[in-house]
Amino acid sequence: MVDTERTGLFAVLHTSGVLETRVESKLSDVGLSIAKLAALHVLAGAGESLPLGQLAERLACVKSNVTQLVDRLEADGLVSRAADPNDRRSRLAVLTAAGRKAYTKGIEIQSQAEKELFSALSTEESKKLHELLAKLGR
Amino acid sequence: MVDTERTGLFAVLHTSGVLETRVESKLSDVGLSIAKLAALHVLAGAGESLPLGQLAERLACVKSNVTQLVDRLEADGLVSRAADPNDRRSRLAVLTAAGRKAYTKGIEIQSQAEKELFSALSTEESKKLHELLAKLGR
DNA sequence: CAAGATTGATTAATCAATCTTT
DNA sequence: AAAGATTGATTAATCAATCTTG
Repeated sequence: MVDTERTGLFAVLHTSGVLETRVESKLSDVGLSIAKLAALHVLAGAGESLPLGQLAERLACVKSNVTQLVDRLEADGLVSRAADPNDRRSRLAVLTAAGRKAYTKGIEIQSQAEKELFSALSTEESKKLHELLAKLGR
Repeated sequence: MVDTERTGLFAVLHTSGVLETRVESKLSDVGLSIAKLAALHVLAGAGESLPLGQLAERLACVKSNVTQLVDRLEADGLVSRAADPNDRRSRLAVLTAAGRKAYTKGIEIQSQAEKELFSALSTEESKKLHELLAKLGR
């Protein structure tokens, strides 16, 4: 990272990359990633289980991505797949006990990291940033 | 993308993803990606050629990533590898004529897209955003 | 041995094609 | 045929290990 003068687009992309790398690095201490934590977060917030399609929708990504993400979470023992009683085409992603524990730890790490990162900005500035980003991304 | 209320960290990550997707989509019309355009940009700004290691440094990424990026650019005919006369361990990435042309087209698309995207913000707001991001990413 | 580049493995995302069930 | 999920291919990034040259 040599460049310090970046125009609009690359300023956003670059800062995002920096934050992502830092949070990712802390989460890796407990075997998590941002992608995995986000999936656990959605499941925890949906009462422990969801069909993969709905998980994809709430993660704002494509279904095939969720298939593979759940593969990895299942390999980690944090999520398991179960049959959907209502529709036999559908498979449920279910949070395991280990998954709940990992989620608690992960959320703690993430919010701590976020707090540290955003301590560079005042409350005012954070609000302003949020507002500008919302305007830009809509 | 259902969520509309995102806290600091995810606001940045999400907006970045949205911008990236939109620019990526336009660049794909001419067979380019942000990663490829960035590499062509560095090469064009360095007088057409650079050792792969230095390319990696200026792209702020790991060397093995550049090896594969240059593989793809070479397959596209936009860059070619050449021997470094000074050091036989080193390989130069050299911009081809097609690479120069693609770069010109790509930069045009990218700056047009950037202009459109950032038309959502006033000059003042863009400046403020840039300032806040710089503070956050240091 | 260290420096430069490559290879192989893994994570993450996409798209297109496929398979099963409705 | 359409919906839900999976598979296989590709892009992009990382890390660890390796090979070549200094």
